[in-house]
Amino acid sequence: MRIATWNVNSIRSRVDRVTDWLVRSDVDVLAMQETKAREDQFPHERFRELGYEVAHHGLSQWNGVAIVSRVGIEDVQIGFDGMPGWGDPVAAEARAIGAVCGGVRIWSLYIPNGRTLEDPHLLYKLDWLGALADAGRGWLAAEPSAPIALLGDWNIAPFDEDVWSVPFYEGRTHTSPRERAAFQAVVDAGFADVVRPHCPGPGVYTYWDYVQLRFQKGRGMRIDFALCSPALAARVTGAAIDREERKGKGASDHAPVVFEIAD
DNA sequence: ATGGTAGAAAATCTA
Repeated sequence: MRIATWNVNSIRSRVDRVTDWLVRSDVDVLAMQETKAREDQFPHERFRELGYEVAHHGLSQWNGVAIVSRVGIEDVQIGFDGMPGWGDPVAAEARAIGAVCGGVRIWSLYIPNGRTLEDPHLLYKLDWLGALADAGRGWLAAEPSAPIALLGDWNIAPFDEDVWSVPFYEGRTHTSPRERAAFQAVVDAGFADVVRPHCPGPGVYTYWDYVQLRFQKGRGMRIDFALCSPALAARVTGAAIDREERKGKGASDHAPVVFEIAD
């Protein structure tokens, strides 16, 4: 089974590109982030006509997460227990959706950006990841052999080799010790990065800012990850980051990340 | 060259 995660940065502006890629890449399950669409705006039919079932959660023009699958979608969950909210009044955002696809519990996650190191949004980001680590630890405590995949845009570069320039990110989000510790806490809860062993750095990225020809200059970040529970990680046979999909007009600023598991 | 890119939606906000 082939599973992928991709921050599509607006599904409505990119549905042709996403569906073309999905078919061409022979992917069975795709977790998307930043659909930037309410439920009624999501192009469900474009996926259904290709044989994919859709589970989407979107509340406004911001955030939005989805899972599309051609191996079934069961037990859809919006958000996870303990997931923090944001805003005034504080409310849950559309940043997490889960479903069981082909026997695997898939989560499509859009971790808060953090904005700046002084912004309250950074504390939201850290809280959100802490709650995710707690939830994940709980799932594995209840069922140690559960096949679970935490897929998404984590908005954190865990290691120095994951950014094009360490000095550039000093004093900015995505590389700070607190963010890296929050990411590591999810790993320590029992979820391993299954892509890195197949796609070792340095210089291997999943995101390139649109500005200043960052992609053309090779100036990216690795911030999109597939973290798998022990039972699922043991089944992974390969992985790839499709940087070709970042090329050309109309590309998302993120590349799709794909991994394959033995049935 | 006094900005930088893209997408949402409706004047800025988010990334």
